[in-house]
Amino acid sequence: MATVSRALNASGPVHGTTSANVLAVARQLGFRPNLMGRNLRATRTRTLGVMLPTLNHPVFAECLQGIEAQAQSHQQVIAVSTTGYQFDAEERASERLLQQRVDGLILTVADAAHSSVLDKLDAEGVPYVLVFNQPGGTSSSLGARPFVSVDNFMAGRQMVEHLLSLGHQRVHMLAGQFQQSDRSLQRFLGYQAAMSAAGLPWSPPLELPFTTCDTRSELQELLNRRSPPTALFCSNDHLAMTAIRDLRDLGLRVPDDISLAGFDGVRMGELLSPVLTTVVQPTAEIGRAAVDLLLQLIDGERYLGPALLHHTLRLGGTASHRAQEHQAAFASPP
Amino acid sequence: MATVSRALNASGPVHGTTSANVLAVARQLGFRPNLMGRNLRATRTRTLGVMLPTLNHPVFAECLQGIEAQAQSHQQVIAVSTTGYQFDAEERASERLLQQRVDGLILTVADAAHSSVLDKLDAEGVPYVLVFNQPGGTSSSLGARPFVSVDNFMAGRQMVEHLLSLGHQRVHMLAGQFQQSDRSLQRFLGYQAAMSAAGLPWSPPLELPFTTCDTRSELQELLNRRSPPTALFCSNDHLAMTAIRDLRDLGLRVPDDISLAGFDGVRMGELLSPVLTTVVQPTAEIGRAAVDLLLQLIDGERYLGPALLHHTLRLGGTASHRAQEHQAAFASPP
DNA sequence: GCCAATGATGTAAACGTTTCCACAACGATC
DNA sequence: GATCGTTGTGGAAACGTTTACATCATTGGC
Repeated sequence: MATVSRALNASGPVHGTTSANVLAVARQLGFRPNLMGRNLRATRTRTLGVMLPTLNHPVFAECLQGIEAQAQSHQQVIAVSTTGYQFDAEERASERLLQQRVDGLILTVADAAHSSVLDKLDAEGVPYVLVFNQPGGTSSSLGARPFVSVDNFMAGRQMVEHLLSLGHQRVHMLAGQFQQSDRSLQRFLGYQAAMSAAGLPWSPPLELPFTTCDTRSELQELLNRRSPPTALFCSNDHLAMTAIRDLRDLGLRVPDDISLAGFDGVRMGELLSPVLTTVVQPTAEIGRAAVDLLLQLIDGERYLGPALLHHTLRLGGTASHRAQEHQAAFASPP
Repeated sequence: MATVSRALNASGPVHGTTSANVLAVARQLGFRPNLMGRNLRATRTRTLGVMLPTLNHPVFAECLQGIEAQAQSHQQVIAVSTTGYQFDAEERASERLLQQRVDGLILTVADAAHSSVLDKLDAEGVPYVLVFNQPGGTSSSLGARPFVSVDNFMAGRQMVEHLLSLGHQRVHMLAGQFQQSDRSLQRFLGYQAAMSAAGLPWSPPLELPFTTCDTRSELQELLNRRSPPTALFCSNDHLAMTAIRDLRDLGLRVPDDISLAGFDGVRMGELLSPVLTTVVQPTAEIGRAAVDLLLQLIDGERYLGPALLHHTLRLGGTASHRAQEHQAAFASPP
């Protein structure tokens, strides 16, 4: 047994002919090493657990694709579980992955600042890396939970600044529920900061759950207000695309009547016409970076702070200069 | 040890107080059963291997979501691997999953009729279920490789019949490469059948690789032909949405100047305006059905034939009655 | 009061690896 | 010619479970 093991893994001295024999017989018998035996003995699995809210959202799907590819290139296997944005599902899924003895976890939780799952992982010393979550905002020292994401605050702020530079003054925000998404909150804070810095009033966000697929009534209400927004900043692309459809349904042209920007940079946004104006996250790259960081942590390297990857603004066609007719209506002579 | 095992799993007679003690101590010590030990002993893993071309395509991502959810509800774990439509990656990925001793596989291969991976699985008696693949077309007896999909031939035929019913006579097809996708071929055969049945000539398909993100030159060529198509049938939604963008880029209006239909039914298509006309596959349902079928096969039940799930046509706005001006141009008085 | 059945518990083997250690053979060194 | 390191090989333990089997006490039937 020992010699066979050494021959198959080239992990020790084996005579040339013996080795050849072993390999030949192994091939002939269709021998396939049993990873459970190996892992049990090694008390490590070369398996990375991945826990994401859903795969229906292209952002997570593409991230998973990135994770899978990078894991593969490091001879790691992944075990996937989805949580549907639910706390109890997070609890169950993480427990299952730990029973599988994954070497570490890559995960997105609803709220990274208050997560019993993360508390458990911290307590048990299980290495993990958050993706998309940005616990404690930009201040990296606080809590020191490893994460890989873009700077959601900064990106949100820049996008709103872009809208302001197009002449918009009444910008509202459509956001995923903060309770389900800490990054949605960060993006809102960026919006707030941009508005304040420009000396403009900001409005409370329209918080919508992730299951939203119709925003007509909310938009209708928004547009009926005394001074309706001329631009909308949506905290994710799905919301943005839904809103575009619904606005058109309500008889408004985008961007002629109202401008709109999203966040995520999903592929499909580029196929819209006009192309969706949005913040592009390097989704797959986030996944790859998370794998690299996690493997470092598993190897016992010290955590040196989060990886904040670069976002880009896609200045598509859904956000344009403030509509003339609106401008005129409010810029009446004294 | 035996008593502890029995207490934790309630798998044998244990005294009430003993059991309570065991559970209490287990909780106190944070005991977590090691699945590798258990699986090694049991020679089964309650793990289903999943092998898909990519997760960047929403169809596969949503299917995986369905698989994951259904597996979860049957206390099964999934192990995921992507192949990027590449033969050698299929070989490697399947080998890795088999080393993990998955109880069965759910997979999509490039060509289910000629797949060395499937040959291997057949030879070794590993249960598997294909998703989306439709080996040997509709004839289910041939080869008898278990699969779950829609009837691609029928669906393709129906969609083309719909286009014909709108008055189109020159319908062309944009298709994913047949070598990479047997279902693309089935859909093309459906197109052929519909055209032939209507007594109309069919044209060879424009085969495009999955990586395609720009179809302008191909479309330009197509439109410059002597009698250009008035409608395009695309073998998948991504192709369809790309084509729509590119057609608009070339100055054509969809559907006013040219009609277009897709295949898949991805969510985003509904957010387009006009809404993408397409064949809707029950993607997540395919994943769930595959899990159910696979678990049956693992339990040793006899394979009773493929699950052909129902598709629906989404009669969106990208396919409309044949444009008047074109019609006029060719319906000149004698 | 004996026998069998039942219930609770413990012992040990098994799943498939890897690896520590021992052992043998062999040439090189002193 | 004894000693030493090197190379190749094999024995056996260990990883963490489950389970067949053994043991022992208790109970109920006769």
